[in-house]
Amino acid sequence: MRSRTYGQFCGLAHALELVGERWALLIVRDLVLGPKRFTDLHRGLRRIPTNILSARLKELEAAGVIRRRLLPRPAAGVAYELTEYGQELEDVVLRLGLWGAKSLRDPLPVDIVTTDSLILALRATFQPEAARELRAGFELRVGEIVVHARVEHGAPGDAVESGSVHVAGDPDLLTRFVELFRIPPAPFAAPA
Amino acid sequence: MRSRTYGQFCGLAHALELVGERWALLIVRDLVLGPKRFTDLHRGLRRIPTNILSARLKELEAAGVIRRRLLPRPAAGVAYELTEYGQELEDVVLRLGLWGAKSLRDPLPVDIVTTDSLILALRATFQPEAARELRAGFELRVGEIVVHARVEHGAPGDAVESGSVHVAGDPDLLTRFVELFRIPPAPFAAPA
DNA sequence: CTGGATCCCTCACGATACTG
DNA sequence: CAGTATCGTGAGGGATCCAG
Repeated sequence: MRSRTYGQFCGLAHALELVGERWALLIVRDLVLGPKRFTDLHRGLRRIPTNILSARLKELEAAGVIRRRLLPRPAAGVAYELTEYGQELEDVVLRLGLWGAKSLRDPLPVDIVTTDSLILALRATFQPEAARELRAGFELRVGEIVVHARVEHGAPGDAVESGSVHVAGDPDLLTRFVELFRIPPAPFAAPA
Repeated sequence: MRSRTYGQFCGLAHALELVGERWALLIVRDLVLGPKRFTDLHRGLRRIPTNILSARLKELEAAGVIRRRLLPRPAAGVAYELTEYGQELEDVVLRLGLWGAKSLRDPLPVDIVTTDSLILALRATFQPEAARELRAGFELRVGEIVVHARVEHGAPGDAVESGSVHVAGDPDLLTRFVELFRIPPAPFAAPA
């Protein structure tokens, strides 16, 4: 079937055959935060055509990375969730996202920010050492999105709402926030 | 230029735009072990067409992941090497390779094993805790490839030669080897 | 011989429309 | 809501050719 193989007996090559196709890791990213319906996934990945999303879901299921689950009534329907094997990708997804974030420049007009990517970014940048002894709640607003981050016992949690743009707060807590969620500085200047 | 964008202001999406194209991470993998010429890369990735390799190298260079370097005489020519930013991918490459290795099944007839992938596999599976107090050398032979792994002060090193198939050694040391380089068991049975 | 560039073919991707 | 059908485009694949 798959003639588009790398032809290498190698863990990395095999991994790329499982989740290396276009859009695949972004689907995994959105499923890291929990099961989602087809339409939820499509909302989070606006630019993916539905046939491609459909194809990727089938491939990821065949690869043992995700699983289809029938939702119980009343919200009957289908949801997709990571298998245990798929969940093991979370670490790689966060690290790769962190690596990419180092060379992120200003957003293009077409770029959107999704709630899921924002929550994942908070998780990826969280600095547990800076969170010892701290109990606090932060509210992060980007465009329409509002994310609440609770920090407790050196671990972050998060919740979501919808709202509008707003910036306010105690400057000291902002400093604290910057310590808690930190992206190491980029070691080079990326070209345009 | 790049209309094939994910349209997300997100570290992961950006990372995938830099190194998510087909073959890109395999090129990075081979460069993790040091600078290589165009022909060396092509030898390690037999099934990549030269125009694709050429295109990927240009893209990775534009992305700030690799760098062209002119080789000094007498071996004049061009070599490609990871930038500092590119080197930061090593961890992700190893982890993703480890993840993929968990669902690796028997090699297809077309699959090849390269020296580089073997060395990377040893690095990825190395268990430092098991290596305390141990000083030893292992020789691993797969097909034509021979890899020497030295373990010293809880860290591995490696060297390479060429040879033929051979299996021999002290059984106790084999046990020790298995402890040192371990892939956690697969949590599921991957479909064909 | 290295280090690619060029040509051509095929198929996966992507846009859009449509259906159970 | 959850996809399938259709179709055009462009990237990947393979072979060949070319310059230093």
